[in-house]
Parts: sequence; C-alpha cells; structure tokens
Amino acid sequence: MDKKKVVIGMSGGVDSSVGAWLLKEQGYDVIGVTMQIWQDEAPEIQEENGGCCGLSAVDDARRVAQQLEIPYYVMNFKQEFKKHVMDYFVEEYLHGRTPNPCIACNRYVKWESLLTRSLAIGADYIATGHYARIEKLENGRYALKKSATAAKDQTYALYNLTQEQLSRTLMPVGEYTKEEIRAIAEKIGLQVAGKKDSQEICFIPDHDYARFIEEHASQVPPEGNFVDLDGNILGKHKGITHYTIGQRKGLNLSMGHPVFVTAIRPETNEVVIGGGNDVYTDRLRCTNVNYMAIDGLHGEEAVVTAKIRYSHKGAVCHIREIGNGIVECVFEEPQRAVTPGQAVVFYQGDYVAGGGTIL
RNA sequence: UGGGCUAUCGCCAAGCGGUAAGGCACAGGACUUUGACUCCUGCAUUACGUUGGUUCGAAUCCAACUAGCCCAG
Repeated sequence: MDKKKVVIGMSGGVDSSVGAWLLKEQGYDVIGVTMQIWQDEAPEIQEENGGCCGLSAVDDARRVAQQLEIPYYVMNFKQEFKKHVMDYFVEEYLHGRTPNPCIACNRYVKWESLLTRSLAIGADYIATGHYARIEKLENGRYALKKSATAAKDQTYALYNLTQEQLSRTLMPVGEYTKEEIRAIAEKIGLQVAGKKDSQEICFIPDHDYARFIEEHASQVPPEGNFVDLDGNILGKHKGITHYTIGQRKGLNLSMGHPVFVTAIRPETNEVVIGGGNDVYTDRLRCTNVNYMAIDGLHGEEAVVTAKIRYSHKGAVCHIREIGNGIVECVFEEPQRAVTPGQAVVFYQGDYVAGGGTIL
C-alpha cells in the first residue's frame, strides 16, 4: 500500500502552496518542485511578480515546503523555456502574430518537461495550482473541466495538454474559489496568503515586450505604413512587432474618432487601421487542433462555446474540419478582435472539447 | 503683385464683447497568470498668429503686419 507519489510545481504563490497542503491532506506523498525557467539573478525585479512564473518564488516556495514538511527541489528548465516559450514568442511577433506564451509554457515546460523528469524520479503524478479540474469521461478520454470559480477559471491556458499529460495530472485547487484558497492559506499559517496574483508576461517584467523582441531577434521589422481599409496611407508605424489586432493605444493616429488595428500584413509591412466596427468578425480558422473531451469531429459539424482569449466570456459557434488539419469556426454573433497566434478553445458545457491556434 | 477667405492645446474643432466646450492623440491609474480591449483621472503659464487700438472688460470690434488657402492672372 504505497502512497502515490506526486510532484507539485510550486511557484511560491498562494495557489500552489495551498495545493501542496491539500495533496498532503489527501494522503499523497508530496514533493515540492520549483521550475527555474528564465530568471537571471535579479531578485529585486522579481519581487514584483507572484504567481505562476515568478521565480522570486524559490525562497517562498522553499519556506512553504519546509513548513509543510515535504521534500523540495529546484529543477532547471531554462533551456526548454527558452526554446518553447521565449523563442516562440519572438518568432510569432516577427511574423505578425500575437502569441500566448503561457499556453506554450504550460504544455511544453510545465507539463512535458516537468512530467518527464518527475516520472524519472519515480513520481506517479504531477500537480499544479491551476484553477481547473480534470475528469475522465465515459468515452475514456480525459478532459479539463472549468474550475468552481468561473472568475478564476484557467482551463483556457491549458487546452493544449495531451491525454497522457492529463492522465498524470492533479489540480487540487480546482474545486475551490480563490477566496477559499486564501482562507486556507491563512488558516494553516502560510506567509504567502496575501501575495498578489501574477500578471503580465513573466519573462518581461517591465512589460516592454517590443524591446525584448529587439534584444532577442537577429533583425526586427522596420517602420512601415499605417493604411486604412482602402489602402490609403495614414501614417508611419514603428514596426509590426509593436502591434496586435484590436489595439488602440500607442498608434498615435488622431483621426477624430477612435481607431484600431484590424490587420497586420507582414508581406507588405503594413498595419491596417479601421474604426470600432471593423474589428469584428464572425468566423475564424485554426490549426494545430488539440482534442480533449472528444477525439475529433469525424467530419461532423459541432456546436460549441468558444473563447478566443483568456478573458473572453465565450461565444456560441459552429465548428467543422475543412482539411489540412484546419478547423473553421463560425460564430452566431461577430466577435471582437479575432487575433492570429492566439488560441481558440472550444467548450461543451463545463468541459474543454479542444482548441487550436488562430490563423 | 489685383480680389476674397482663414489663423484657438500635438490633430480636428466650439466660441460671435464678459472672463478658453468637446472629440482624437497623449500621460498616469484600475482591471488582467498572454497580447489587447474597457473603465477612471489628468491634459491651453491672464493663454486664443504678431503688434498696436477701441472698451469697465475682447479669443471675440478696428488697424497694420506675418503665414496659409482660394479666385483672378
């Protein structure tokens, strides 16, 4: 009757800390691990970030592990992170797309790399402090289910996990609300109870991602023209890496009414500008689809609720395969700022049916 | 160089003798485990092309000057 061994990724934040405690309460043999992913050693900067990737983390996480009396290790995943998250991030922007680094980090670093190494040291599962639940459905597939708190649901950023990964993952905080988690943290005396939630891209603390791209790309796209939908030149832009679909701020265009980026054209180095209504579309196509609750569409059309960004409330749409692994998604109501590079995630009820990368 | 018009915040633009609207842009903040969006706040040194004049008082009336535009050439 050996206890099941689980490795939990600890960021030093409230969620993963309480998650570790919950697992221990549930009778698991818990091992705490913090993933070293990008930090250079600049503690003072890191203090600002908590949560998912803030590796200021290490000290906090170690302290929590000591308090919970569980073994604790730091694992170095800098190479994996650089390749799958940072390089990908830069490359996407250079092609005029808008990446979601958290999704890539989840699948390739937090899961793929951490799971592999955890299994290697004899673990049965890995766990994280994400607000999501995992269930094995009647059809035999594993699927993410929205967390108990809709407001904190994090299934969107996890849609890309594989069946194998899901089958070996535990998400202990998914059954609770953020308030309950903080309450537990206080009850068991964790110092991180009041730590602020993380936000912004973790590896660009100053939020100046355009500069980050300049520093990490061999060459960056030059200045170019802002053009309207008819092709008229409206002004100069600073390089396509500075923009994303739906963006309003920073364009420095005074048209008398608000204007937004409606398209980015890497081929001509143009950024297309339009009014508020021009940024709505009722359809999109996506690729690299990962199926979760279902194993595919099998040529059938399906009606799902789709989220096109982390904070999107979700909208009803019809999806169908159109060949080459591409899925077309037609919304019943036009959606604002469908953005290439971002993820579209399909939900059937509270379950993640699948998702893909917007083209 | 003959006739006419216009000059107000970075851009557009109210104001028509009584003590500088508004929109856009911009800045700061809030929201947010991606980028955005959205929301809140701020944003014309007696300052309204310049110099004088008339008025208790002018961005608002007058004159000259300067600049730009339009018609005539």
